[in-house]
Amino acid sequence: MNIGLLLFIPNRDVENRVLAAVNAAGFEVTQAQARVLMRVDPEGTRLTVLAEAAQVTKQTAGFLVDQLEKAGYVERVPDPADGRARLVRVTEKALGAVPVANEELARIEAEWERHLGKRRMGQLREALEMLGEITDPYR
Amino acid sequence: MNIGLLLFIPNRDVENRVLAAVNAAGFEVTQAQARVLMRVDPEGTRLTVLAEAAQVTKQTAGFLVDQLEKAGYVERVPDPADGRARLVRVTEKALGAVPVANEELARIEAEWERHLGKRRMGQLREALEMLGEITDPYR
DNA sequence: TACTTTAATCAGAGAATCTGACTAGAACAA
DNA sequence: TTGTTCTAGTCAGATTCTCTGATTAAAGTA
Repeated sequence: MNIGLLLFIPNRDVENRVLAAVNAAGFEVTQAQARVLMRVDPEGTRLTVLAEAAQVTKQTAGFLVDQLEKAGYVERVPDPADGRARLVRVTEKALGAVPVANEELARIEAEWERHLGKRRMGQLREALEMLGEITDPYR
Repeated sequence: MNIGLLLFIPNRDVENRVLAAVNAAGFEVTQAQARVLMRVDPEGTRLTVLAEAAQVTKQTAGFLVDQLEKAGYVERVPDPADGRARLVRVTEKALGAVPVANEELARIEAEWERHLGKRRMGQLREALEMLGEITDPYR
């Protein structure tokens, strides 16, 4: 079985479950919106940075931020350091989703550790972190 | 760093590279088309099965198969076992893409093994295969 | 100051996806 | 055998996500 598919299957499972948990808690965001929202820094993040981190064009990021803004999950404030730029910031409303997502993630990790055993789970994480060094375009 | 993102990053790398290699070899397919094409069995596969395997609706799978058919990568033949159904089969033309994809996959795996070492690469594969047991909805 | 680059947006289009409704054939129960 | 129900696939229509290209305004630079 090819390594791409092996990575894809559990990844899809995590995405589906976390999104379902967040939606079930009353936060109506889509997967694409969540991918952007997830990358907004507590201090606020520029659109260009969000676009890079989420691997989409600025236009796409802008489109998704528009929707998140309309739904009240983020706000745009002027960037004091640069008159052209604006900082995207998460609102109080969106902060409520963070613990929901984290709890589901913790639940998934616990299930996986139960299935794999503590040792193999540690090896998995270690290997993935090392892979990030050569496959993550953002560092 | 959350486990979903850790899985996502190398997965995206594999998908991008394999698709780029296939495209560079002259096979003009999109990522979505490739995900369906990849799941067509040598004997032929029903649309409904493809849809399930690729995790999309029948309509979406049909739409993608239409495109693949127009481009000459698959054909639809009647299913002798069921008058309602048709079997989607890959054509000669599409078969040429298989070794291209496999070569790129082998290249990626070799690079990863060089970075992780043989032992850790083996552990990664083992852990992912075990995860498939609990996260793959198709078995 | 004039030129170049950068951050963001506007306009328009294409790709992928969905929900709902429908047709034809298969399976099954009476 | 005949009617009912289920299944495979398609049609129609809409939404969501994504892109390319052009534009505006502010920053940086020679």
